Amino acid sequence: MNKLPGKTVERLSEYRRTLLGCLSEGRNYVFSHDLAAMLHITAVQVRRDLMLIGYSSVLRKGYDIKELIQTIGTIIDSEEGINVAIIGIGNLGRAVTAYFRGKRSKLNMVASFDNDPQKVNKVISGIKCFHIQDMESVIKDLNIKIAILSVPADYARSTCETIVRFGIKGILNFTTIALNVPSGVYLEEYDMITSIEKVAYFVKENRIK
Amino acid sequence: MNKLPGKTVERLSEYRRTLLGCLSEGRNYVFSHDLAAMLHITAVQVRRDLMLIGYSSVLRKGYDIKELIQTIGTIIDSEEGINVAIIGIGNLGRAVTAYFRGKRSKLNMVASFDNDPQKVNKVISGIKCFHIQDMESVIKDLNIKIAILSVPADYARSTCETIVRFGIKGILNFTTIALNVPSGVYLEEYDMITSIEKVAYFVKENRIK
DNA sequence: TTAAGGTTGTTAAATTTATAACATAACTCA
DNA sequence: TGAGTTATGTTATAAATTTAACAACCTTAA
Repeated sequence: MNKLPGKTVERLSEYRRTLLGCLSEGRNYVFSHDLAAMLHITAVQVRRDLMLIGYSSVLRKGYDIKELIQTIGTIIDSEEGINVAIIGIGNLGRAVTAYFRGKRSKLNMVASFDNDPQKVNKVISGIKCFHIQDMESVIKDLNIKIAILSVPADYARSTCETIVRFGIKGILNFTTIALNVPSGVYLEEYDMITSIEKVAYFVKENRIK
Repeated sequence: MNKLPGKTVERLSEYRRTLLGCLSEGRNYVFSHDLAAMLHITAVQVRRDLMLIGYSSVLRKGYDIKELIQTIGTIIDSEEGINVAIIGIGNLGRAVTAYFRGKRSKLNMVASFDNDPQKVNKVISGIKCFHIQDMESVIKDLNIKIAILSVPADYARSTCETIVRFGIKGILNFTTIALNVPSGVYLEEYDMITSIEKVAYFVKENRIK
């Protein structure tokens, strides 16, 4: 399978979550335009994404939800599962774990790291917190491949370098610092302030016209 | 000024924040390629964005940082400032306020809302928390135009409808529910789980090849 | 059974976004 | 001063992403 467009991957994740919701409501089939409506996108978008992952339904009575969920899984999950850690277990870190809670998936949140002695060696939001200094051994012992970075801005760059050295292959960066990583490591950045300023800009523009 | 591309608006926000950092380090001028390097993008990207907002520096010794910060402000800020509220002041809500703290800007975080009696009427992370039931009067009295939505998924849709009715013009949605809003209201969605699953996908793909 | 309707998969076109190319003009240093 | 260097603004090109168009084919209803 060729590497999919980033946007398609994002939507696949959303499709799956939406489909799981449908399933829990007792539905078994869903039309492309239904799924699209639930996500406020177009049916063409849905069909095109499914085409890209090679999924097609023989019948024209909608997609078999269970089957589609399973197919999406084979595309975006890795078979063995991937272990994830949160670095910096402040409010944001805890918020992320809350989103994870209850979702059984191939992504296992297995550790958090902090340098606050109040937190180290405690279980926070259901996850054991280790000291930042112990990252090397914990990352290796627990085979952690993905890190969610929610440390104070001043620590962002050095922490990033460190964890890459320890074998982290994917980073979701919530700090306001732009990071860079060697090739072979995937970096996704998200900046809340930017999002809010963007909203503010378009609110302003709407008002003017 | 024509409406700018969304991506350009995002970068302008990032430019400004980076430039403020430069300023605090005592720098006064910055080349397009310097700014680009700090954000790990290309110099062309920077120059093109500045072209779109009509900014140009006469001299070739870099951009005047103060001037550029000011110019970006005239583009993405609204003169009078905009008032913002957080709806649902759990871990995520507190994380957002932490990002805001200390940044003086045209965006004023003026209220939070929750339905937990433990929180209502208290000052949380420096912001007064009101009861969800009082949204109508508070939104109107405090002239709140933007809402950051971080309520439990089950409440997302109804809360969205409500606040739009009360005059909210921009929403940053952190819930995992896709919302829809009438035209005239700007909606920006961000889904953490999707981001993490995206990272996981590209980590998997990198490993295979 | 067959025609009508509706859903799908896929190619083609349009739009959005990023990158390259390059002429212009300030700066440098002899 | 003036040739060479370098940074800039802008047009042109390419890449990514979304939307449209449409033929194929299942379903349904008479």
